Amino acid sequence: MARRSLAPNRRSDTRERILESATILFGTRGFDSVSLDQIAAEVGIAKQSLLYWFASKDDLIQAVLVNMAAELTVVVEAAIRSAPDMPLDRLEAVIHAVFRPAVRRPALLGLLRELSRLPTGAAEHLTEILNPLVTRAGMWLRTEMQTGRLRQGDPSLIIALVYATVAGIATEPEALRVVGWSQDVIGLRKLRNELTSFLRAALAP
Amino acid sequence: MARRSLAPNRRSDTRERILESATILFGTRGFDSVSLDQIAAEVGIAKQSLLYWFASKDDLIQAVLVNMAAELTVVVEAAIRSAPDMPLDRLEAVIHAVFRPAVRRPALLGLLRELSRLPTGAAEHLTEILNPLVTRAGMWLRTEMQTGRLRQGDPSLIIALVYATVAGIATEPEALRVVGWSQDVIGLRKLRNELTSFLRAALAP
DNA sequence: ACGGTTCTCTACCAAATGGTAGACAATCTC
DNA sequence: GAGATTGTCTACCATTTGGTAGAGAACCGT
Repeated sequence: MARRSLAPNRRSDTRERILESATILFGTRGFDSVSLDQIAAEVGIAKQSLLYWFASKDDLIQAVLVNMAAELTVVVEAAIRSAPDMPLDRLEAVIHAVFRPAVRRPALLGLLRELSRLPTGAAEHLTEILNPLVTRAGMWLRTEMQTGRLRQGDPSLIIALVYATVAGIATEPEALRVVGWSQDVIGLRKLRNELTSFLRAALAP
Repeated sequence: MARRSLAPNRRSDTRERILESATILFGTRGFDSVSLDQIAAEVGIAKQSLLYWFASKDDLIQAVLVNMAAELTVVVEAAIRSAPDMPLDRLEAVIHAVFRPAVRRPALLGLLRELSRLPTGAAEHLTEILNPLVTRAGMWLRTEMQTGRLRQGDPSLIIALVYATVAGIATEPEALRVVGWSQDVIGLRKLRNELTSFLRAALAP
């Protein structure tokens, strides 16, 4: 039985490997549809090794979610900081930054979608993490609307709409397949361009 | 043991009741997260009675999906037929028609989202059912773009984007909760209005 | 050298899950 | 009224699932 090569000990990256595999599997298939055995098999360890790092499945789910939220926050904030001042250009910069990882790795946004499946209250922690980002975005939208650089509207609902559009398009390859989209480099660029002009048009004053 | 009241026999509506409960549960929680026992309990029958009407869980899933596709097609086509000729007004009419049932009963669109979770090929049947609707919409968009009554763009991707926006907003109450949306009548109308102006702006020439 | 810590494993377990076998009652057909 | 049909049920079953108990190997500090 092929031993896990050598040196089981000290400074193992097992935890990270588990988190990565769990993110992909949970994000694409859903929490309940993925068993600990499957994750362990994907990582190449025994389930009990997994349970050594995460005391329970719920623990693992929480860790994956926190991880995802942090990662997403970092990407978005970096994109915002280095983006031009005009709101529509800034939006485009964020989409550029988020889009490739999002489409190539639908798990990230897929996890966000999975939140609605969690038992009530289990996502509390997450919303706390993401709230600063959301409220900042809301304030930003409001001022840009006042200065007339964005179409008028309810900032909160606009955020929800933009999120729904981006997340939906990134996490539902099936829907794109139905309309005959091809998941290659050209298709990806075309999709991104279409998405940005769609959102630009939707938000332009 | 409280008998199921009386008359177990002849012209039972059990099948319909199962389909209804299964639609709601599958659509909101996902196929794998809902057991046959849960559905049976919801309907108020034994699991084996359920398996009398649907030979297996896969059978039930297929039936639920076909049902949903048919229902959705009917609603959309009726809305289109009775809608005004201007494309943006027509879009608004369709949204009006779909929106209330969609938000009050996220299961319908949730099922559509679930398609991407099904094993490859299991959704083939479904895409066949929905394809006529999609291709008709594509042709319509194309001509309206040519006559200049809609913004130029790739019709297929526009369809995907509109779908992603509507489905996303209807199936993710959690995301709306994060931005502080209230799920009452007023909130519902506000959301619908915001959605229509969002899409109007996104598609206007 | 050696006791404690870290990490991974094998061996189980109780509960839940999808599904089978078949009894039994109400109804329909003749 | 007799027999077939229809619909619901109880009793099981094999598998999968999340999780526990505890052994044992590699490494650490002393």
